[in-house]
Amino acid sequence: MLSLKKYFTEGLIQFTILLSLIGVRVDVDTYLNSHLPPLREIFLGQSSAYTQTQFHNLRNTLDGYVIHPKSVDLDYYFTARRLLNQVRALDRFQVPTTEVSAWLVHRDSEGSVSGAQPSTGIALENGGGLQDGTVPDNVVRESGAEQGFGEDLEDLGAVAPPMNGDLTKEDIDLIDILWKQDIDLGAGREIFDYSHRQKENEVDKELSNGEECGDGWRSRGDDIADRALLVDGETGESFPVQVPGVEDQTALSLEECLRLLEATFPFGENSEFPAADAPSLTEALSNESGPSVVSEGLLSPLLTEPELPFDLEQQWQDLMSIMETQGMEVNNMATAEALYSSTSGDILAANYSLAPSTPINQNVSLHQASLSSCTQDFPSLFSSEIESPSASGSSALLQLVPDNSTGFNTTFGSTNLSGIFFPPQLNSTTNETSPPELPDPLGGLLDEAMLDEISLMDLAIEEGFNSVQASRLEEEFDSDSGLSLDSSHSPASLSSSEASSSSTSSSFSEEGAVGYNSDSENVDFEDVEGAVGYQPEYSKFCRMSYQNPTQLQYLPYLEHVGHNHTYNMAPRTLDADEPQPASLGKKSAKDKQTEYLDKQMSRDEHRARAMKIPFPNEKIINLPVEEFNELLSKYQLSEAQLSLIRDIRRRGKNKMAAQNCRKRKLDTILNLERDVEDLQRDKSKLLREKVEFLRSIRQMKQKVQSLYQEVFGRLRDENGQPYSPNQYVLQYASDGSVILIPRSLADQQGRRQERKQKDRRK
DNA sequence: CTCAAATGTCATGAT
DNA sequence: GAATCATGACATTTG
Repeated sequence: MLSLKKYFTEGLIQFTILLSLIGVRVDVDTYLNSHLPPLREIFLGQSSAYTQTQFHNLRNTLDGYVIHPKSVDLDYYFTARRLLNQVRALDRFQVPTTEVSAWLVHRDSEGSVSGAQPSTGIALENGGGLQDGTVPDNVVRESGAEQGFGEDLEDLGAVAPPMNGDLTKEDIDLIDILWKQDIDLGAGREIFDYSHRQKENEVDKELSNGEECGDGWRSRGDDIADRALLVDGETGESFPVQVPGVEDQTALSLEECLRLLEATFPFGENSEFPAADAPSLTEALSNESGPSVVSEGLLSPLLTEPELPFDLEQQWQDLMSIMETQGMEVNNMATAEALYSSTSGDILAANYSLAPSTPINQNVSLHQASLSSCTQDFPSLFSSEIESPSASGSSALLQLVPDNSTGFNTTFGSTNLSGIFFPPQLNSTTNETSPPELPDPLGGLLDEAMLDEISLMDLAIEEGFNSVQASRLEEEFDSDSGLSLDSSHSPASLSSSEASSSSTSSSFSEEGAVGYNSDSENVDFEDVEGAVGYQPEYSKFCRMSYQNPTQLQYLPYLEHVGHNHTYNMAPRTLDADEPQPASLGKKSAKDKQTEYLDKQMSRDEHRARAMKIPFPNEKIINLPVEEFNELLSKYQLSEAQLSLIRDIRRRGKNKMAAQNCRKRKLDTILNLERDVEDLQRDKSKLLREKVEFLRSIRQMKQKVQSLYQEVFGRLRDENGQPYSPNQYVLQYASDGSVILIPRSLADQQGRRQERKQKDRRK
């Protein structure tokens, strides 16, 4: 248990950081009655820390202990810390999964707060770009909305541990001491960490360019997790945000901290602050309106250009707008917990361990939750399209949509341009399901396609896709839901593990989703031996083929070799008839050899020897009929001997026949297995092609939609007023021209077409 | 000793 | 019709 004093000290530091985060530029010195050196320097220093939080700082406090800021070992500690930071910066991609989870929780909370449920009819009134909250991949970075929210969260998350009451003189003295310690080092943290931050910035820039969304995820996680820490402006030392409800953390609440903040700095009176009518932080947090929409402020592109000077006012407005519109329906504590749930004690507890591989159950669950929301959010494939046109000219589009409409559903008629691109069966469910709302003609299509994809997924999972491959397939769908259709990688694979994602990708794309042994292996066996299959069967086959006397019987020099294991009569008799001189002197050895050979002899050989058959069983069995008869005619044999010889020949031939038969049977089985593999490979290939087709279809849908909206939005009636998408719809005429017809008429036509299609099917 | 796989044997039908 | 082969069924051996 750390001392309360330490908490308080940290709280002060966090408090100052909070001030810097929200852009306070108040002359604190006056407030502090000139007890302290200008705190603004501290703030500004912290502000630089705010510009770009550094991932490795997250781990700085994950070492399992926190050095007290007043420790005499601080100097050594900071030096070691700096070096350690550099080392750790090397593995910045080994992001603890908790960070990803943190982002996910954040996303969920957003979803719950915003009420933006994944559905085909995502309300447009939420504002363009809102839907990206349901698509946690590449969309996030591109829209910048998530980023904005993340920063807002960050702002909130950087709130210092709340403190009861105003600053006392002791507090001020503490600040003074800390400040002097910082001054003693003589340099700001930027100097130490500049290279790190530069790397970080580069990575972030790359991410903001919409490259790897998976990295985007991580980076987001980093951001969030990072910003859950308060960073010493000079040392880079991170302090965990003191979150209420977390054990061993400060008990001061966010609300209290905010109150303190307000009490300390009356925002409304500061010229650098937003308008005076802006609600206070506490008011905003305690504002109890139901789950509502995330405001534009929340969605405003706060995508950080870390090097740029902050638009503090803008950020403040964003923060305020969030608080205004977000409408936390719980009390401040609960709100804070909801906001911080991912970045609070869980992360701290999880990540303070130095072992990143330590399994954290909560991480897994959170991750799963995010995935599910991701995969279940197929409609977001469609909804995300909203962003593409709206990114540039969203206003015009949004004008088309009444406030209470169901978004795009209102902008398309029943029979529409989509029919040009898509087979009628896909369009069959387009309308009639929701006639009053003038459904989105493409929505049905998409639903169909989504169902198709889902069924595809099920099929894939059922029939040989392993879960990873299936998830990858899922990712392909999901990744398409974003704006950048081709450059995205789902965070799912990346968040799981680098190795798995890479391996699965190769296995899926190159070998197909076949759950068998690697094809190359089988092919190799096939090529070499002509027998397909996995190792055990192959060994069987080898054994049989090598034993097969038929393959050796006409090779005299191999005769003995070929029959040593099965038909030892010939060598045995030869040995008996022509005893080798070398073995004469050693009777024991010879006896052993004889016993051994006796054991090696088959029953027929034993019988033949007992009946004193004058020629080897091998000859009896393998000689052609004519030669065999000749051989028999040379000897005067009893009836019993002749019968035995015939039986031996019969059994011997049948034995070989049985061996051949079994070999053939095995070959047949293996060939069938290979055929199955081939078919499965073909199937997976077709599945991949299908996915590709679906992707291209989706792209075309998006294009059609945007074109439709563009055209429709430009149409004006006689009075120069735009046509209402509720009443009119664009439709292709039979001659190929595009006409504007009343929606009711289009609905009728759509029904007729459906009937026709149903009749055709019947 | 038990068991499963491998192998051998027989009966039967086909060639 | 004999010889041979193929194969299912059963027996025996093997590991």
